[in-house]
Amino acid sequence: MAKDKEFVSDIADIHTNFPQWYTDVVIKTEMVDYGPVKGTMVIRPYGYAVWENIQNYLNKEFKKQGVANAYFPMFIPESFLKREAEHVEGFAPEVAVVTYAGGEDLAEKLIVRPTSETIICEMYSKWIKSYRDLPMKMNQWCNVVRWEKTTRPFLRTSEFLWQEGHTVYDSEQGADNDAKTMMEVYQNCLKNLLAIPTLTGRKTENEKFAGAVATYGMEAIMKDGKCLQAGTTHYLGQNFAKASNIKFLNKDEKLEYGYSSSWGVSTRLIGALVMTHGDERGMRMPPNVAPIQVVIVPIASKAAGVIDKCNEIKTLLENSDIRVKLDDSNNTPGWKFNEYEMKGVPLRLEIGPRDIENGVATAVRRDTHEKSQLNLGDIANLVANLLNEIQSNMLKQAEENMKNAIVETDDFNTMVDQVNAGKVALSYHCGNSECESEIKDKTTIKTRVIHSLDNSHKCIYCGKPSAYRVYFGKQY
RNA sequence: CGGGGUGUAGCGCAGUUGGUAGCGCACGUGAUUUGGGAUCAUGGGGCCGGGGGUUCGAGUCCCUUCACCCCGACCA
Repeated sequence: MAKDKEFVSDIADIHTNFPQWYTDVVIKTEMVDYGPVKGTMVIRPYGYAVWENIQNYLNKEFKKQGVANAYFPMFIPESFLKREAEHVEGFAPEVAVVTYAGGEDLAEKLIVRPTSETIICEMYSKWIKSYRDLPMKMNQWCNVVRWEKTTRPFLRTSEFLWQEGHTVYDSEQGADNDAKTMMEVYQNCLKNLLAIPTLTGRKTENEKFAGAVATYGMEAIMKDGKCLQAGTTHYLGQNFAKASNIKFLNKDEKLEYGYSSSWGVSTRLIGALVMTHGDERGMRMPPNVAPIQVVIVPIASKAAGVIDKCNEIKTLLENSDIRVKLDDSNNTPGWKFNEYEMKGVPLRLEIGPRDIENGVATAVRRDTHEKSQLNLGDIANLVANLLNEIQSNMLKQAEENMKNAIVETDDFNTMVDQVNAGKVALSYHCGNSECESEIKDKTTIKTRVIHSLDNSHKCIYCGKPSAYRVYFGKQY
């Protein structure tokens, strides 16, 4: 108890210093460490396993959508980036550029990709000749580099891992629908796998991707009320097709520019996971994405039969496709309890002489700290059921947190006060770009995503007729 | 990029007026332990962030540079 408190203070207090708490948790759980170059991170096995689970989920979903994985080079000729005016303007400040290689200055500078629209479209323009080639849908898992001034592990790093899907259609509707469909895929991934509820919708003109016609965003609300853009999909119209000369012969035998879309989620999702579910003891992993779903802690491990029984249970669970770790190290049980709670393992099984005598394992849930005795005769089913319950309970808790964080208001000052107090405001706005910029300049509060089109009210700031209801919030 | 802070063992820190480096945890070995961060014994580990200066002598004083953290502004 006294020692327990001492341990908890090992990570910063989640209620009074959320940012420090976050950094402590991602480092101490061994998900990540700092790289030697500013703003870079090393994703350690425990963090990478989370990423692999996200990849496995999304790869299945992408394939259902007819998207194939491919890989494109990380070096992009500088001239490519300049082909789309808005795009280069948006990314120029944060690109890393290679000017020297092979012992000499390069004739043309090479951009280290901050995103791959330009190079992928360049290749697509070679491959797309006819409407019969469309839609063309590819995805790549890769790293990208954006030289950010302020960095934080997973949330914003100079280099990060992501997937970027790029599709070309023969119609505006096809490409726009693709962007909308992929947003649903993402939203389901967060909900079903990561137990993170999100607000989704179109981004305002001010907030859309550099070079896009429309950007759809997915916002997760963190425990401190700040928003995190968890993923975006873009309808790019013919902007990039024109820039890269993607032309196809349509059914009427006329040459037409293609309509493209792109979409991505990144290792930022791991940060979202931490800031959505963590608590004063550290991380809480939703079972579906947890690298370790069950940890078995032997009690009095040298007593006759204990380790054997632990191994037996481990095998039973593994045969039911449960990710399980048996910690038979020399550390004391108390140390292990705290260690795996910090790491967020959803379920702990304690197995000692007393349990074996009674034919049970003592189970402790990470989400509720609830203790129960599970009959060893049916252990795999009982554990699977508990894991399901934990998953849905964590989603429920996160949904409640999100609901509680949203305030509907038509009053500007109330909106500002509420957002500054850690809420997300749902308000009416005129849709005017300058009006939105003024709000941002004045308050640093930005729009997140559009909730719904609605012209029945007045703009919260300028008083002109509303165009839509939109979420306002502070962001990571 | 502005404001503030910190760099000494893997981590957390101490180091007095300048005198050549210490504590706790962690780690290695052996034993005893095990139901909420064990105990004893014993051992290894340091270019005091980097560079330059002052000095007989610098972890300590001065200059400079780099990195990281926090609070803003900008972006996934």
